[in-house]
Amino acid sequence: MAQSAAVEIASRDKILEAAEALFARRGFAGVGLREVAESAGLGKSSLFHHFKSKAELYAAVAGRILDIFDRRLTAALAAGGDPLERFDRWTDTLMETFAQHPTSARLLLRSLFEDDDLTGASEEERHADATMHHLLGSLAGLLKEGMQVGLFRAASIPHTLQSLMGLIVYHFASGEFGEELIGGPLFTPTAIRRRKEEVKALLHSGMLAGTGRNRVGE
Amino acid sequence: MAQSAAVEIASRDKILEAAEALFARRGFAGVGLREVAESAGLGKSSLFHHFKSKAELYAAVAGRILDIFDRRLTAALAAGGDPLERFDRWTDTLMETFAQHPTSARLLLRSLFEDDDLTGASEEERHADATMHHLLGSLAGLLKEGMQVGLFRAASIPHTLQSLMGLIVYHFASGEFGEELIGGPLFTPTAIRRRKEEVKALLHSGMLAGTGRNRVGE
DNA sequence: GTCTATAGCTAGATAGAC
DNA sequence: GTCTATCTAGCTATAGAC
Repeated sequence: MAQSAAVEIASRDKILEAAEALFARRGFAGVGLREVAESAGLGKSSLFHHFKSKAELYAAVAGRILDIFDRRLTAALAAGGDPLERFDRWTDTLMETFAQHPTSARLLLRSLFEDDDLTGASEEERHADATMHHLLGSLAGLLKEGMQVGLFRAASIPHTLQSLMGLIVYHFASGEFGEELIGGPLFTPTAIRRRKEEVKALLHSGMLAGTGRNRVGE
Repeated sequence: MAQSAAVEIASRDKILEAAEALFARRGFAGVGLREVAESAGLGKSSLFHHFKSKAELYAAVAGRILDIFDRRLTAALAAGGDPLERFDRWTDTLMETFAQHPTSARLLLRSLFEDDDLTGASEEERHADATMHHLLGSLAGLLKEGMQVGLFRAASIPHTLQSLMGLIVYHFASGEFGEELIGGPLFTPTAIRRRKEEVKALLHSGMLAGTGRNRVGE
């Protein structure tokens, strides 16, 4: 019994990994289940034993990624420090997790655009939605706390969340376009370190030259 | 002759407009040419008289949007002022143009992710690529100038371009997700004004509270 | 320049053997 | 739990009448 459960989990994970790579690269509609099945080493019909439909498979892929991020980011916030320390650790952890899962940024960004295919009806989709809400809610709470104690400039929290999504998720989802613009890979340790520095400098100090207040590393 | 040319242009534009709305909403693979044709008031086969293939139609849609942005943004830079004034006008113009063409942000962001379907072989694709390069090149030149005269903090120009894409394009491409997060529409005049203020404040001053240096409106 | 008809193929999903 | 076979429907693209 334990063995047959283990086998099922292994097959499920193979499907999820194959589907994640393909969905990230070509989106929901651009991927056929035949291709997913072949990439996972199974016949196409076997997918329907594990997932009721293509939409549920997609939601399961997105949900698995969101679970990873939620776990990592929740841990980053729990490690303590003042709001600025926790915020910087939050952005660093987000970028490190994208580095460890290079397809995830693109899949998450794409999943925001595929509402037409994802109706929100299945359990997998509701779980993914709830995880995303928890993740953004934690960050929103941190921003609010930082503004209340006077560490962060007063700003719209939803707009700040949008800005952070754009600054971080978009960059790691930008693929060939981003690599051509940056002039090198996005996911090497050096590239990650550089993006962290650039994002931190922009978030701390903005773009304008000044007296050196809020310089990175202080 | 002039009349038949005018008729052809009218049909072409109807196709392009229908295709833009559909491609923005569901992406290259998610849209069928039958649907585009019906939405444009034509039979499916008539599309192939105007465009050799689906990929060329997609590239023509993206190219038309990029032409609009390139024209508007080039004019914004030409209006003069110091680098900071020109930069602020550039970001304002970008957001205003997204407001005037609400489907364009999503289509442009998606087009960065659909390299698999767009091989870069056709004339339309090369034109779109060249326009994008011109557009980013102009902004890069402005950033460089601003850093050289000491108005902008020294930073990686490619990373700054990526950050601006994320801050602005992502926000207006975020659709239902962004509307739920912001708690209202993204494209009303009020919402546009608010996003301009939030982006400007972040770009000028960063997120940290301080002495009031670089406050918006100064 | 638009149409009907159709070729050739692939899609998601189901039935049922093993 | 995986397979083969099959269903229905959709797809891009072409041929050729008008």
